[in-house]
Amino acid sequence: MTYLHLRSSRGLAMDRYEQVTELARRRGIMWPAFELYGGAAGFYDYGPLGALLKRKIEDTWRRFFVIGEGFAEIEAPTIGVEGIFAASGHLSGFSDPLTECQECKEVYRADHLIKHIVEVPDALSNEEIGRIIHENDIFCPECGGELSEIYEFNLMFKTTIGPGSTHPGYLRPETAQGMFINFPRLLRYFRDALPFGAVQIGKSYRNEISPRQGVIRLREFTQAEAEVFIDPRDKTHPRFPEVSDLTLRLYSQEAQERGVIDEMTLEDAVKRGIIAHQMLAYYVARTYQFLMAVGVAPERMRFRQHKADEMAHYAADCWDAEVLLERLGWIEIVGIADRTDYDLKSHMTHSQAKLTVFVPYAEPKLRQRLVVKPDMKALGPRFKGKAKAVAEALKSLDEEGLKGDVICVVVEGETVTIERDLVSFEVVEEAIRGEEVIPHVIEPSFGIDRIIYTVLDHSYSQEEVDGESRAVLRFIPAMAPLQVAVLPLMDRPELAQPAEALLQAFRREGIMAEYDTSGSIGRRYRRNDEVGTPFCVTIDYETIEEATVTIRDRDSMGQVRVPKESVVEIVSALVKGEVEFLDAGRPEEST
RNA sequence: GCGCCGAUAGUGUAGCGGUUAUCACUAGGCGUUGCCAACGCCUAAACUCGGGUUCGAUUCCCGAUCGGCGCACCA
Repeated sequence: MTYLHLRSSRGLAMDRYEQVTELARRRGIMWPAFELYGGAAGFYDYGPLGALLKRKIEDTWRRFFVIGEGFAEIEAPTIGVEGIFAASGHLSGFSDPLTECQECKEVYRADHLIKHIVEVPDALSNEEIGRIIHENDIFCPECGGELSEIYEFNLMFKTTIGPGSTHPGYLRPETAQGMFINFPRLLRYFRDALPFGAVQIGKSYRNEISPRQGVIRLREFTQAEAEVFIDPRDKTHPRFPEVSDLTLRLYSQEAQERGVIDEMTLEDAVKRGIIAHQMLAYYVARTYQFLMAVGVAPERMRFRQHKADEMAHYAADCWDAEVLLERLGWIEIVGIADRTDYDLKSHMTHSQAKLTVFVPYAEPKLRQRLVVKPDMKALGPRFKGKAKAVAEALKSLDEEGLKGDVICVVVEGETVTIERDLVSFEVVEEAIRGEEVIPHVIEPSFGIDRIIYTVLDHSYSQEEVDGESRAVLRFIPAMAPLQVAVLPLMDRPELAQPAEALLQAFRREGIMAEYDTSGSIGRRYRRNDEVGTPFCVTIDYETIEEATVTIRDRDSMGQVRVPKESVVEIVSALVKGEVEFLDAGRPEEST
């Protein structure tokens, strides 16, 4: 361990980011992938403790959104066919037209270079952009050199499905589309009624131009996304009262102009129109509660509203959960957006499928309707091929047009006259029971890897104890990769044997326990502090004499003595937070 | 992608055109040890990769890879 000389290669003291990543690498939480073969930027492995931590965070997310909200978790393929991404906009919108200076090799977004000439460069083909650059004598802004042909850089990884190249596939850049394209199936599953939600936790892929900052910007990463399908006319949430008096740090568009983060209740935020509606505010609240539950520090967290120009054009409102990291500043870890009906509409036009819900009215609406019945027995033989068009023309007439002795309609440019008695009509009263609507979608979207880093960063502390430095990951006990370490005071058979038996007892209860006999007891406590194990159970000679063990608390370093036969139960309660540490047993003086 | 800087045991580092590659911590073993990184002995463990210059390269040069910073990018 290296806590005594935490210095970087330049001789400067390590900053928090370096300390955390160094610890994570050294103790098996996460490390750069493919090290044996030189590595590849933007890919990370989760090690033994990291994988445990990740699973716990994902399971907590499930507890909030799958169990707590009743959303359905699905699992869709990570490779998608072209059609999906044509509809989602990733095929065109996710790729950037680039051009390179022939002289100084600087690379530019070609569409950015002509922003001042064309209103909407997005709509242009690469050839058109190239032509505009030529015609307007645009050269490299840096050195004035000639610019290259325009080429596409698409952020999606491309592959082929099956042999040959006729069927391209793409690694999904977000999990969201899996929910959108399964909308009809999900709607059936939820018995044809709004609102409902579907979620996915899984890998997404983006071929980033330059991934940086460890796990913050990856080429392969884990998302947890919920798509909540709601009735567009009702954006209230029945459970909003549960969260309405929660006070949050909100950084609205207007607050950003002032540069001050506001603190207010969600009730106020919705009332004052700062958050667009209850639906959005409700998921902002649940997001906050989730982030707290996994160990993000509330004082280093805020919700920032997208500015008008950064919001996707279809989004009605969008709030990011951001966290403060010493080295990196405010980083987005969750986005909560009202995506309106954009995605479903787009998939509707691209796939021709009907992605609407029939929403019944509370009361059927009564409506007078004119029903026109042309006498097809007569009209058929008379107009032959044109008969159908004639009938259609008749049906589109209003009551006025159907009066008089003869009825005139214009069909295919000629006026046709029909005798009055060949057309009957009546006004009927009919009940409209509801209507087809395209649901709006509220999307809370979580970047799991960023959340994991944040939990590490916010949990990490380094402190002085008796002149020695102590590194601690203060995980919320239930989130810690290891819940308890079982430690014989010394490595002697009479202590090791009962300790091993206790280890098995913890394991039988499904508690992640570690066993360690090496070195002094103090060293083992510190080793467990470093990976955030919240409790250590120590077997000593009193265990043999009076069947008690001590439990040592990571955060206070205090100890309590408890009966051996109830220690599994007590630790389990401590981990769940059901018992305060000092109430768990008889406090011991530490010597 | 561009520019600048860097890369030596698990971690942090020292150093050099020819060394047995330094030191500390860590890890493993033995002994000791009655509760917060004790001690003694022992052990294991590194010059990122590919070219070039040279009698000889971990060291110098070029390139690649990875990392940091700045620019660009971040739907």
